[in-house]
Amino acid sequence: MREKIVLIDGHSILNRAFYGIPDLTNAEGLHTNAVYGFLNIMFKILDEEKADYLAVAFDLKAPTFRHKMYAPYKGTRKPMPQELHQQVPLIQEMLRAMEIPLLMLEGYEADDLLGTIAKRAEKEGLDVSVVSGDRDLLQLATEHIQIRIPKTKRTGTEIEDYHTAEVLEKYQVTPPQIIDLKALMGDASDNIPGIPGVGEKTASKIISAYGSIENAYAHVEEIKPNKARESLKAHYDLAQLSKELATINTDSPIEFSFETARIGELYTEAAFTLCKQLEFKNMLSRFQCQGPKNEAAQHFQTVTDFGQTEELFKKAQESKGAGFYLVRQKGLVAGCSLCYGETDTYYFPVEGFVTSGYLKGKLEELFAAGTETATLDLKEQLPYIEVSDRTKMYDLAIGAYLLNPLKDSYRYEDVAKEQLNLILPSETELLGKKGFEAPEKEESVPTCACYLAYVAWAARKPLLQKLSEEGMEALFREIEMPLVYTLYDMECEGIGAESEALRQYGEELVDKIQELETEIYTAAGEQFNINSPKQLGVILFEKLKLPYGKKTKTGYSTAADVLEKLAGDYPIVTKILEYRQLTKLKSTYADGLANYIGADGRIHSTFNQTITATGRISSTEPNLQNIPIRMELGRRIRKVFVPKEGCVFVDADYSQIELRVLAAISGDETLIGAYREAQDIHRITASQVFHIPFEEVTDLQRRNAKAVNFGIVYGISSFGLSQDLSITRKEAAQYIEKYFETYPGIKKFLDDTVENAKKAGYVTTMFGRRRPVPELKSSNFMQRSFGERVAMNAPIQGTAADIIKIAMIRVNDRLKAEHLGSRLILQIHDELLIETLEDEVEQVKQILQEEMQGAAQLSVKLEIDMHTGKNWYEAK
DNA sequence: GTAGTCACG
DNA sequence: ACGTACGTGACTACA
Repeated sequence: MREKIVLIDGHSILNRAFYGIPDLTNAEGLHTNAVYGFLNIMFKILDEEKADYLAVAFDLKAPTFRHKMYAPYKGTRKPMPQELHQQVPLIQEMLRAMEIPLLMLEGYEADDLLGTIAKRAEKEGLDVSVVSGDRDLLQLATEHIQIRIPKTKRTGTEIEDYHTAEVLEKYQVTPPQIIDLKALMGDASDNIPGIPGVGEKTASKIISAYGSIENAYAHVEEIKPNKARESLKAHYDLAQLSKELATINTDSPIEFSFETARIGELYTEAAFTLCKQLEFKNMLSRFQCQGPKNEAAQHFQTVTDFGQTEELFKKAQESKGAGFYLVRQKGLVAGCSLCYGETDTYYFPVEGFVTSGYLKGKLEELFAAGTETATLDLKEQLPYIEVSDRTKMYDLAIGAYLLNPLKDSYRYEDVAKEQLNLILPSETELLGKKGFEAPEKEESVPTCACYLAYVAWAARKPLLQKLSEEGMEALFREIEMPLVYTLYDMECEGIGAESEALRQYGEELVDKIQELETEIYTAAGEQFNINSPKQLGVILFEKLKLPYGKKTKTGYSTAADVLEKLAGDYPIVTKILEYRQLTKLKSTYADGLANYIGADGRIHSTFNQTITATGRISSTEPNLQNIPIRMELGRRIRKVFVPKEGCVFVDADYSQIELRVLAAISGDETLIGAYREAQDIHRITASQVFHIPFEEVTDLQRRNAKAVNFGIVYGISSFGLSQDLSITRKEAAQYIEKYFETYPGIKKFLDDTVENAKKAGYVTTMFGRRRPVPELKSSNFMQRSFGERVAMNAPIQGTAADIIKIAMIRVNDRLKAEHLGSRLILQIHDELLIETLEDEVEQVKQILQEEMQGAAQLSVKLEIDMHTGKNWYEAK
């Protein structure tokens, strides 16, 4: 059995991965997509080849012998965008961590080193795989040297393999003749000149006929076409130079011993740590070891003794404060962890005298004593504990979210990494997929619970410090922490939903859907799955030959905006649009919502506080923030949402809160003035922008002005506006220009905001909330433009989010403080819904008016619209 | 698990 | 020249 060596062309594969995989960034803002893709390709190859040796070659910056031969030579390194450049040291560090040798030699390119080692290995009797994205390497192919070219596709990585035979088959030349081919054709990326007027086809013909440029030159008079003949005559010396440049040096003076390249334990602790830092979560499964053991875990103790438990809680109370975490299983408390001081961390399982009620009592004593306490995911623990002094309680997941709202997770291992520089095993790693609810390893429950309490307590100080440095302490203490309890209250209340009415509504839809389905099949001439964009695209744009508009990555776009343009001319398209609308209502709303109606006849959604980049909350399982309203048919769903006996709904929504916020923070006097003098802001905008009297503004002008107002809030671009209004980009640009002439303060604000964001790397809201905008540094135009729009939008959307959060807290608190039976049950970004006792309607309206309007003092008045009704449909 | 689509502010 | 409006979540198809 021959031994095998895999040689990887480092830069080439890194490049492939970079361009083949969408941008990825870890919490520190490091770009990681190329490293991730590189490792995936490397692991794939190692998994399928039972290789014995592995090495990776890289170019160095220094000029090579080719530059001495030919000054304009660029070498294989193309100018790299900084996002890629940044990743070169990362992959090298990772490879070193895996104890894989890096081949680098001043004056030589990676190709030369790969060629050299490949030949040496072949001579030693090894099989060789050279992995590269660069076809130049094909010249090395032999019986025993295989060139492997990975292609990153959407579906995964596919690899093209070349031994001598495959090169012959594909290029009709032998591997060494690949050099001659390149010498004739040239190579723009390397600045290898080639000879003018000869492209790939001609070069291939000439070399397969004559074998080499030297022999071709010897028979130059026979060469056709004429252009190629004359060119070769005139530039033969150039071709010879090109040949030399294109020839891989297989005799480079690189020191290399096969033993250092023998594949050992790749999954080392160091590599594990790096994978964690780069957030390559699904790569961690390759690592057998659980990573480095950290100091903290050595002090974890499980305590079941009653007396000792008493003692430890007493000590916690006497100390400066404590971290805790309640472990729940099947809706019951299964145990509790506690951490105080530097390292004291305990887990108390519910057992014997230590009952869940006892633990609840001990924690509440701790809170009542005024002890500073910290945890993660407080809202999820509130069903089991009452917090008497809310000012002493910190949810660090929320704190971590404020420091960087762009992350997708704020679990303890994330907080530990960020705040404590500690790499910890995650809950999933310790307990399996289901976590505490159904732990795969029962013995890890105490460890995991201890980590939670430990991280909460240890990270509290640095986290508060950072929040304070970044001006977000008040936001944290006065808005986000109090909001936890408000959201918890809302979740507990839920909203009444009539399942029978919902079922009936669904029934109605079914009939109409079936009718449409039949009509669509008839029009199409066959049955197909209308819900499949792929099948639908084929029917519409291939079978029926409708003119297609946009294309997606995978085929024709069948999105509503595309179909709407065709609806006038093709009845089938109208039917499809209607079918889509109805099936959406049926699946997501009629059937979807029915699954969430609880035994109490109410739907209890979850409100997430750490999801959005801008500071809004989100709603899940089900999402109650996207219940239909724009179309009448959909809107009717709102009739199934009803208040309980003796109640009505009072719904209050801010009137154009985002535009008012923009007016206020930009300080634009004209827009502020407009809000002072008129109710209809879009009409007055039209009047001011188009210089016409208020009364003479046409509906079209008002509509356009409204679209521009929206556009401004979204981070205006002429393209976006033109799409929305179905006008040309030029016209859209003119609208925007006129708008900015009318409101120069807005323009200045937006320009300044983007400029500051580019310097600082983030934008802020009126209340200090931050949103980092790393896209502004991107070398990609698209990304950068996105960053600019985000920088314009986030302060506006975010400030509005801050304001309604303040209003929610105050409304909720007042309802309780004034001993009312009415309850806040929903927030939909600029709207609050109160389930109101019939005889409290006036009082509730008063509270909403005062607290929503008074939530912030802006130079523009905040106004709200209110409606009451016996269901949500009527209350809007 | 990702892509496409569509519901909301 | 590049190719888009900002922010979400749920459902279906399909690899």
